[in-house]
Amino acid sequence: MATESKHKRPTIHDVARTAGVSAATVSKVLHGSASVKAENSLRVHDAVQSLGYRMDPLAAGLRLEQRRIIGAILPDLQSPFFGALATGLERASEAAGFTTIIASSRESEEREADLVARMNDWRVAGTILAPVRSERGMGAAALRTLDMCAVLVDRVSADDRFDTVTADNFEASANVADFLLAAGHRHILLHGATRISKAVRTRLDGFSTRARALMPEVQIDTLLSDDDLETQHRAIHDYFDSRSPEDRPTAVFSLSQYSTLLVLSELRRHGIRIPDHIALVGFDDVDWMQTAWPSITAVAQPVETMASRAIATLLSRIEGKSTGFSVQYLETCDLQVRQSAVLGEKIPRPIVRGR
Amino acid sequence: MATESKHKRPTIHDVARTAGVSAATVSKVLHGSASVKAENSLRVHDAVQSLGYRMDPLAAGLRLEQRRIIGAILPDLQSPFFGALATGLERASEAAGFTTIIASSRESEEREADLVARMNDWRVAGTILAPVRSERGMGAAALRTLDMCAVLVDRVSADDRFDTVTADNFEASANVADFLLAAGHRHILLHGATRISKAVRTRLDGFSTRARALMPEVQIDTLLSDDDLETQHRAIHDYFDSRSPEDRPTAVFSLSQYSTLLVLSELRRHGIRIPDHIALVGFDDVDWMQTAWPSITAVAQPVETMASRAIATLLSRIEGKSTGFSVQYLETCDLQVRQSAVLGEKIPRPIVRGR
DNA sequence: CACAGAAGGTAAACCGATTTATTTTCAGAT
DNA sequence: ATCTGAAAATAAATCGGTTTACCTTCTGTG
Repeated sequence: MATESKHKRPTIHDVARTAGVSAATVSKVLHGSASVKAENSLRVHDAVQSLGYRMDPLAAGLRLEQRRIIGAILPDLQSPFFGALATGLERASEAAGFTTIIASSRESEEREADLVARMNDWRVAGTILAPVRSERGMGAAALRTLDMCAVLVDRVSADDRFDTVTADNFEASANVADFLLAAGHRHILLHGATRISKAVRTRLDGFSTRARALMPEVQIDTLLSDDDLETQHRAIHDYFDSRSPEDRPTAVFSLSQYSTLLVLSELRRHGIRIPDHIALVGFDDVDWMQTAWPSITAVAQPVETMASRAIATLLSRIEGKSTGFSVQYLETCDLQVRQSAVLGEKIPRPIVRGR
Repeated sequence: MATESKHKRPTIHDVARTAGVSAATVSKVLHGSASVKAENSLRVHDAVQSLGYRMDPLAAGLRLEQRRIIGAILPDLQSPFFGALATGLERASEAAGFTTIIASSRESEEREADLVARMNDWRVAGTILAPVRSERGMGAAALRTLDMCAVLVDRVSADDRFDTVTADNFEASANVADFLLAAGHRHILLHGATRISKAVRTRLDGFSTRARALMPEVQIDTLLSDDDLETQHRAIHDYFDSRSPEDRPTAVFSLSQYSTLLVLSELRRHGIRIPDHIALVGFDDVDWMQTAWPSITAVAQPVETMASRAIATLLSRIEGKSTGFSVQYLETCDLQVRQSAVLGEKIPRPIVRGR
């Protein structure tokens, strides 16, 4: 157990003294250097055991150019997506022997830039940045200025300086277009809310491009707003209020989780039933969507994959074994078809008996 | 801007050289010591400006017994509650000039204990621990053994060694009992799922105690399970399947967010309508609950308050200005009454927010 | 047997700050 | 002009490791 009663943590010198060798030797043993006699190695290990020695990771990093730390800056920690991403990043970098420092920019660009500088102060080996806005935001600019090693995630498109990892928003949205057009929809509303980020724009673009290519006469309405909650509610309200039932879209594609929630709420207020009157597909899948009534069709992003990819990419940059060119990874999404976009009982569901 | 082209971060010695003073003087200036001539102070500030100097927080902490870091260990980062808690903790400790290191134990006690040891390696000034299980878990034990400064949050009751901060689970649940009994319910199901933690037990206890005190003849069924998803679904299914409609409870109080989701799903599968056939109240309020149909009545925990309280308590411990006794803070919750627990149209039907 | 070369070990420098102990400066009193 | 004590400045020690440069031993070979 070796429970020292008072705060005196044993240092590497204590271990050295106990083992009867020098601190340098202890350091070698602990790092698995070959040039140590088996006997001494053993004595060091014994000393470590009996003293309960643990290395101070900060002191250890002091002399090095960079420390075994990876910084992660995310726009928020409350949404399930970034929560899951944080967990994934932590797991992956820990597996590689790095400590992760997670910080939230709370959707503020200033804070984002400040956090980048702070990560630099900590001399992190590398940074994962999920920008508030895009690869042209203040955080990425700070990364560039400070010449830091980083990977950009989620709300970005290709960048010539940093590797990027995103869900394949374009393709996934194009697939939603395929799906909705095949289901016979010819008038579709695209809705984006709260934060019109790079990702949202790409989704919009992916859907429109494919839909127009497939069927030029399709009518696509677009409703984007970056305002406060009340304004957004009203925007949707006005949209539906201002048109007769025949002139209404038969499907909505909401471009983010939050947007889905908003649309759902407003459709209900108008008494427009899903999926009878209108179909709903959302981007980003969350646990409540499969339990909701009706359950919500949604594009699921491969968060875990994105996290591992981001860390792997960052690590290979850190170790310098990458090409000079930056790479853009697009991870494939999965469309979870559920009741909200299916008429009749085409999809077998245990949850029957509507009202 | 002072953009040095190459990686050479300026050190305090560079600043000293530029300003023509010693490193010790620079350190004094930067810490606002009085005994520095105004002129030198100015030159130092100029040098800091022109070199773009930023202190290395790790090197700065090396000499001190403890560093200006606060560690936070949470059971998961994906749930909205802990996500919000993480954000709040980060904000509060940052305001006090501490860096926060957030780590997730991923519901594993072993990992929790390991993370505590790791926080100790980092020589954090203090630790916020939301245990996987309770104050008797492995994490708390490790904190005790290492004689660390810590505050326990959320899944705990009183402890004689550490201060604790929790929502007032007992009182909030008692209020739910008041509410449901007043609404005429005499047969109520209490459901807990996934992780039967300290908090869940307290909620159970709070409800039962109050309900029995108020009305001894009330029938309270309890369904708790800690198993995998499939088993839990089946447990609820069997419960409802095994009893005739007259023998069914008229209300369900689900003791956690996840439990609410499960119950909701199973009730729908059985065609039991909310709130006509059965009322539903959940513990823990999440954004989808106010948009769901019907919207879900839920106990909202004051996450932000809990976070600030936890940090404030920890800081006063760190600065040693606390009594020798440990304190238990119970934060008041708020019952958000919505459609799922209201018969008729007592609650205005459209989902209006703000206004 | 002498000697080159490898293997094993260590003292000391170093990382970037803070803090202590000491020295220098300078104003005011004698 | 000299002395005193406070104020200001600094050299050096320190924190806990890593790394370098150098010193001892061995080992094997000509």
